[in-house]
Amino acid sequence: MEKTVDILNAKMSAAFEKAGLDKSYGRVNLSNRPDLCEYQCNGAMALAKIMHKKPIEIAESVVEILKGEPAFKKAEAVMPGFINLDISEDFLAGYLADMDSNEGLGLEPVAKDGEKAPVIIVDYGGANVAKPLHVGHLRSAVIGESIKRLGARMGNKMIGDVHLGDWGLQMGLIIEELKDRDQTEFDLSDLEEIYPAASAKSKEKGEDGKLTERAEKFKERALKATEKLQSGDPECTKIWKRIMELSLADLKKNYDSLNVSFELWKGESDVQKYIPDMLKDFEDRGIAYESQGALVVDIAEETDTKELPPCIVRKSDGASLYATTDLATMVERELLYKPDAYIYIADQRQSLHYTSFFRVARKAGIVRDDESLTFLGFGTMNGKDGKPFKTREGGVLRLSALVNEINEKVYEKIRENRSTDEISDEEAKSIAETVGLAALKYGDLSNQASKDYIFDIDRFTSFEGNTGPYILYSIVRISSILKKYAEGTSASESASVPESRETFAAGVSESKASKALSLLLSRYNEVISLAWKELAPHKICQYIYEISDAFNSFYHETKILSEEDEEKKRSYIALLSLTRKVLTDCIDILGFKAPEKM
RNA sequence: GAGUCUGUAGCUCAGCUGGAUAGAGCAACGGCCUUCUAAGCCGUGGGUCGGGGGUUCGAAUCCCUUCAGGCUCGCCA
Repeated sequence: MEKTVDILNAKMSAAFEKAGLDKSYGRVNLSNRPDLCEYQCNGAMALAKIMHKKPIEIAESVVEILKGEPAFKKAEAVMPGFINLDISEDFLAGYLADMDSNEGLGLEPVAKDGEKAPVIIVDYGGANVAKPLHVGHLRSAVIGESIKRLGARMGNKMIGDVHLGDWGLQMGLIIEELKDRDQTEFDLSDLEEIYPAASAKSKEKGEDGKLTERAEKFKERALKATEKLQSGDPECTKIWKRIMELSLADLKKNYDSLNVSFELWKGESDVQKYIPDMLKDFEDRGIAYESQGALVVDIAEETDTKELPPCIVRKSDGASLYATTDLATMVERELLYKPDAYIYIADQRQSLHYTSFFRVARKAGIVRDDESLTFLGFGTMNGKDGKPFKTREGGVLRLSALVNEINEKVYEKIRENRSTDEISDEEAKSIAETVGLAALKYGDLSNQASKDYIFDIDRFTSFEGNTGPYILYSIVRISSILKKYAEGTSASESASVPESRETFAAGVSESKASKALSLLLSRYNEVISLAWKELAPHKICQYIYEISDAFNSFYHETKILSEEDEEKKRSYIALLSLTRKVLTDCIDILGFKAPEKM
């Protein structure tokens, strides 16, 4: 379906043209003065400058032409030259009816009928094997999942890849630690203890601040073990496989609890085989050259505001590094999936790495010129003190611990509000998980991804105001009404007949609150498209907050089930049903769900 | 030092492709539950949009400058 704002634009542009004006000035925007009008056009003022005419006269001439246009209830010219618009209830009711009967709520997919859906790879997660997920992994998972779902909703074929760190030093550390302990068998809980111990051992520092001799030696052995693993040593590979098996199962469980999933569980180890040929090719074609013993690619461009260092693709000791693996991964993805675009989601601080790696990929022709490479960098998650989030003891907080803490607080809150008669203990725990996840994700996603944000558990779990639980609460209230309505209606009556313009009409024009809600619902298409274009889930959060707010106002001033006029009642129900559809669709994009009751 | 991002109410954040009186939430204060979930609704107070210039009929928004803070700056990921 065409976006409402585009429909209005077209009508306004036509009116400008008819008035003998440049139609490109007939652009309609959402009003910034909702007390005066719903939509506005400011083109007359810009045009007045060029035409040396009074803006109000231009506006008036356009308004004259708009008279009789059924989409507008009001079109008026006001000083100094604004054109203020209100949409007609009839138009709005028709639009909502179309949305309601449209399977995708009228969202315009990126690919037209018959066209192939673009294939987009989303690289997020960034989990490391054998290391537990910690809060640093939260944003990538939450934002990435939401971007992936948003893209899919827009009709793209999205492929999410967790891109595991499964080939690094941590493997060598574990292998050597196992040797020291003379241990061959181990399970997950062993692993959870072994890695931190080994890591600490390799970083042990003496009083002079330098690594102790013991640490040096241990690290050296670990490096050697890593090297052995990478060259296919059977003993090391056996241990590696066992680590992978245990760790992957655990990671999947953790991501599951966040409602985050990946199409691909590929890792650095999967792409090692592409590296030698890729680097040889770089050298043969003169793209890469040796510098201080390392193999590098120049990436500087004339337009740079700052001199960029070359990108190192092979260390002087012959080993590969971050950029190498990322490039090789891209080689494999081109081979296997032929994507049209890539989106990488990682900490903002890695932006330099991504610009440099993207440039190498382009320079080497790993990707086609028309493939887009996007880096979505997110800011740091800070504690209430504005400093990076830590446990009270100052350590790294495990993601699972954070999730548990939130669920616990939500559970307490449920108990404060609902007795055991209303909600059983088992049920309360399950609701707490659903609501807790919404609190966590909404808290993160409602901020602009690129900015740092303050993660305040107390605020997110306080459940007042602009929070995930507030959104869920609104949905639950609607569900409760719809359920009661269905119970009071016979099966034949409630059989889903597509709602018509007439059905919506009464609800839309009922009150200011219902009109406001209807206007918001009609913007669904526009908001989702914009959020995708800008990769901005926070715009969806803002949108559903406004909808929830509008719904709650409507709810308070309108008796729905006790309405005696059956036609009106049906109209309210249609409006609520559509509201729920839109809200549910949006939170699904954000990556969480609403419970039945709360 | 260079690059880059940020600075909006006491706190947490929107708004930034220029428009009318800068918006929310929290916190504070005052109302609203025998009626569809009060995790809610309605209302009050609270701001030289870091400072200073400029462009414009019009600037939180664009340009310049300055202050403060974060982050990054070839062999970690």
